Amino acid sequence: MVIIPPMQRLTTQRQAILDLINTSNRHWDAEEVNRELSDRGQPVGIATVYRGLTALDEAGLISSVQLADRKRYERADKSHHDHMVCVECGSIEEFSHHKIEALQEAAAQEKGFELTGHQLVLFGRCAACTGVKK
Amino acid sequence: MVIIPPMQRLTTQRQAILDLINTSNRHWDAEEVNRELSDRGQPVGIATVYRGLTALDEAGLISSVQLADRKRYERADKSHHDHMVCVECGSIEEFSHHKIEALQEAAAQEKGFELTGHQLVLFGRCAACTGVKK
DNA sequence: GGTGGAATGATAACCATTATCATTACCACC
DNA sequence: GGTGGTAATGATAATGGTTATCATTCCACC
Repeated sequence: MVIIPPMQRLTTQRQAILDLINTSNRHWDAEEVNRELSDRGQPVGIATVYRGLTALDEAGLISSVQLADRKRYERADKSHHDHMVCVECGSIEEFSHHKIEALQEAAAQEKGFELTGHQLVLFGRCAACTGVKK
Repeated sequence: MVIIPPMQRLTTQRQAILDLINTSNRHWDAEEVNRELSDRGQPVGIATVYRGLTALDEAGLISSVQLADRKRYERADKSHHDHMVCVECGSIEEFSHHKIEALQEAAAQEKGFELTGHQLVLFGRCAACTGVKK
């Protein structure tokens, strides 16, 4: 239902968003991008940030993950991976397992499903948090 | 941050919610439960539905999946499974693959992660929708 | 240098969910 | 069977992330 017009121009604002994400290893949500760009002296309106993120994602220039409440964005120039989220501190780690991917494809075929994407998130306690557990 | 008090009483309203979900194979969201119970002549306030669903889920009497925007609930008396969502018609199919589960555990251990849960959703086109594709 | 479509940004609206709070239901115990 | 305390209800307001609106600005191209 949501209409996402294809990106026609890589404007200054979108370039700023793209640079921010490309030069970091973090997972950003819209609000964080908005605040960080303000801090860096090139403020971009929150609505523009949302549209920019969606457009850049659509264009394949960045990639996204839906994590619980908010959607987060990260660099696209890495190999495919999934995410582990620490339920204690909220940190996000990445992992990839080609066998899991292959099995997903198999499971889909079994059901006559034409797979277009997937989302796998593991929840748990990260190494740091299990270490300092009281 | 969200405080979920343990369920102390299985009230009439919660019993109604539980019965509705237990006697169906569907995945319900709060609004649907609210509407269906109204239609059946035993209306339950929307806030109560939300609280009831959360409490029943906490108590393990039903189970839940976070699908994109809304959270959905289903019977708990089945073996563990994950979900495939048709991006065309929205239908939800279930599948399970014990090897995928095992590999998830392996991936977590590799990172020193203490796994507490996971969520795997496959997106694609279901058999029916690929069949009638124009 | 004018014109039309794309993008911006401030702000309002949306929508699923949660909080508030007065009222009601239920339980334990006298 | 009354009574006090706690849980649950339900109408409604509030929250919070995201999207829509719309006047304005930007940019490519004739």
